[in-house]
Amino acid sequence: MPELPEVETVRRILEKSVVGKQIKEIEIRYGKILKNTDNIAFSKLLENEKIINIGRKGKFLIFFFQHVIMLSHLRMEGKYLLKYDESSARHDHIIFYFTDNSELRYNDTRKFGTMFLFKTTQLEDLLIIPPLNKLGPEPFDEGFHEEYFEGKIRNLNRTIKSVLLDQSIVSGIGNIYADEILFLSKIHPATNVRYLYKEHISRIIENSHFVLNKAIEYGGTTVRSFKASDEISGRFQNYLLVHTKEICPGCGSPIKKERVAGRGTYFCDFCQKRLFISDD
DNA sequence: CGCATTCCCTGGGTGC
DNA sequence: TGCACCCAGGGAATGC
Repeated sequence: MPELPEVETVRRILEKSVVGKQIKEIEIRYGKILKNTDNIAFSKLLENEKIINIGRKGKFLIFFFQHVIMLSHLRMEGKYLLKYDESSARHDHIIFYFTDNSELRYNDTRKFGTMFLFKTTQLEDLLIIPPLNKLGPEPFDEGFHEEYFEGKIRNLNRTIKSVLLDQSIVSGIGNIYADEILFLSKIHPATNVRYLYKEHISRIIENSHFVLNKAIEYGGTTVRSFKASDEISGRFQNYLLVHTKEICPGCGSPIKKERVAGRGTYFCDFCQKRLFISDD
């Protein structure tokens, strides 16, 4: 399940492998991936276009072409394959054929991924319209500081886990890294944000930097079917402390798994105290 | 308005 | 071995 570190890993791979290539033809096998355009317009606008650069905002990949910008969200299992692979080819939904006879295949088992196409070359134009206008700062952005976070949660009556997953408050964090960040911050995921003090906010911000940086360094987390590409797998799963774990690395007690904010959530009941009495 | 639930999908796991 | 069933989840849409 690609979160910011996995998407950044994919971005770096694509930057090295497809920038400069020119599209000869596009094959669309499953058009529901395309969200603000139809098959015909998508193909027509992208044919003959050259890839200028690959960017990223939150969990979105940004493909800069000569005359258009394409956004791609991998959701749960989207991936970009650089070559045909018989074992997974039935999940190749959009195929970009390049003039040098190489290809880029968008593969997505569960078909949750989305793509958008815009007739502009300026990212600023996109930042003010959906879907990018809803994104809050990334954990690394200057704007993501204590005062910002405090202001955002001031009047909220929600769990901290749901807030970390809310892309309009902070973008790029998903289920795995939210659990890791809260474990390192020693905060129970079901804690209501109205009980958080400044020191907790600081810890969350610091640990979001630490966890995401380390995950990017190790090429992201490979879980179930997600791989960065057909050749590279992330290694961060070897460094997870709480997510999918059974024993707490801090105190040795069993890790609990419960549903918080609608997501399977892993935490240690002893190391992550639910702060300040109860929510009731 | 805000939070909770439903929906989109398929493969993997479970139980019989 | 086969088959019915349930679960995973990011984010949009819908419901209360």
